[in-house]
Amino acid sequence: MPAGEGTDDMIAVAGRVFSKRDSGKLTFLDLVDGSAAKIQLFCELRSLGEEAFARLKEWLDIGDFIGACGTVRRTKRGELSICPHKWVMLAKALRPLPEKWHGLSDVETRYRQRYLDLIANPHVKETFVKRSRAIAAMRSFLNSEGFLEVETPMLHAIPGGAAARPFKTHHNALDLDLHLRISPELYLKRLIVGGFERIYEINRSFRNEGISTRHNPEFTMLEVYQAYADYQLMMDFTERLISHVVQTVCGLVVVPCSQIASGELDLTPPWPRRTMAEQVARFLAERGLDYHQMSEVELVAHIREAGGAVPVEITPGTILAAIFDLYDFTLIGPIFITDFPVEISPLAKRHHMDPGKTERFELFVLGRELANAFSELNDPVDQRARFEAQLRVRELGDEEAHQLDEDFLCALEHGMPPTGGLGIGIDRLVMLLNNAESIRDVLFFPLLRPRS
RNA sequence: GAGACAGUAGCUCAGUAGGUAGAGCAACGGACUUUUAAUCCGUGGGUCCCGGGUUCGAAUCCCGGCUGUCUCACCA
Repeated sequence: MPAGEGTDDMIAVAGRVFSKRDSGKLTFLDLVDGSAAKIQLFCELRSLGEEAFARLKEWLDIGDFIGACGTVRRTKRGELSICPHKWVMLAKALRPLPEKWHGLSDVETRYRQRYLDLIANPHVKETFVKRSRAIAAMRSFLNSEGFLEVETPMLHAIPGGAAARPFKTHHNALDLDLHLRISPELYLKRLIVGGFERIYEINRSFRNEGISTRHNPEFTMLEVYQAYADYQLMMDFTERLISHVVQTVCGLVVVPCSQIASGELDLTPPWPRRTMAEQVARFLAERGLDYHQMSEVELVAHIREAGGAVPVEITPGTILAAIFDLYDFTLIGPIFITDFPVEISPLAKRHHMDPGKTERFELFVLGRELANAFSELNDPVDQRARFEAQLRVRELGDEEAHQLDEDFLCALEHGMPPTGGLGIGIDRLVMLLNNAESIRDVLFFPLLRPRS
């Protein structure tokens, strides 16, 4: 349609008024709808009539939702517009929108009043669209591989499946102390015992700990369990799952990343696999030290000098893990770190070649742990012993050590097939997809102290 | 829990020798039938985060508190 011309077809539109340019007997409005598409309304006295035009000038504010019905016209400047013959107020805005040019940048307001952030900052909406698409891609991938989505309790009498402090709550009718779950793991394994062979759950877990750019007290996790699989197979699976999600959401397996010099992060599989002992030896070699020549005393001294936490129980395994924890944040990855010590992996099966290690891996990307997986421990006798070892650590003062779950042991005693299990932090994965440096940027409503 | 930084109009921000609190957008009144950060003329708008202190006088200096961000600690 050439500039300055129009048609006689009547069209109806609705949306929020984002801008008003008043020019006497002619007013231009920008109307925006959920698709973020903008349509200009060319409101002239001639088409609207005296009364409707006067009401428009009298009542209309930026932020109002209106409906309009009129003909299509292209203005002299070439903007495709609706020339309304009627308009109606659909919802009045009593408070003004954030300023249109600079938008809303106050971080606290952006989090507390996310709706304003979404209105004022279009890229924020895009972040959450990507989040939704990532989870949809994940579900579609899992479903196509024969996995069944399940839901397990979030209220646990004994919080288990992870090393963390829980939130406490109480059920009145049963007069029962309960905890918000710290992980769905032990319930999902009960379902494996019950005969489901491929299951997953995507939902919230809760951990009563500090808040940071990587931690929110409630966070979303994917947990996947596959009977007759082991951690090697779960590593392959993790590569396929994550690269599928990244490819689907971003169109590429190379994502923009401001945290690394090249500006982009390549997630093309396969990803390197390295045992924790190999990685620790590398970390120490980079500092001119030889892991294999160092005594236990020297290693502990190194942890202390580097400002790390010395484990409450000193063993080769806990020392190894403590040194790894000193430097794991430097792993850009993606990289799989495998074969974790048995002492810090109470739910993982012992390594078939080395009983001091477990068949476990974690995936590191940008210094953050993105996934944690293992061949599940399905030996009820060993599992009991591991729980008892955790109780000892707990008595030594480790509040986060696992608790003994007799009901879960009972399930294992009925027989659980060999199983591979995998957990992926969805929020952290979504951070990766959005080049977000804080978990708060991928949560609609991150936890903040309430305004009094 | 510790440290650093920040908080001024609805929004984005200025504002030091310590001396009556400012701009743009938004709002309100007016002009304008081709604007799109419209333009032009005019008006109103403040618990300068809160509470103390120093001072003749505090947005500004000092102390305490609140909230947030970052870093660390805790934490996968």
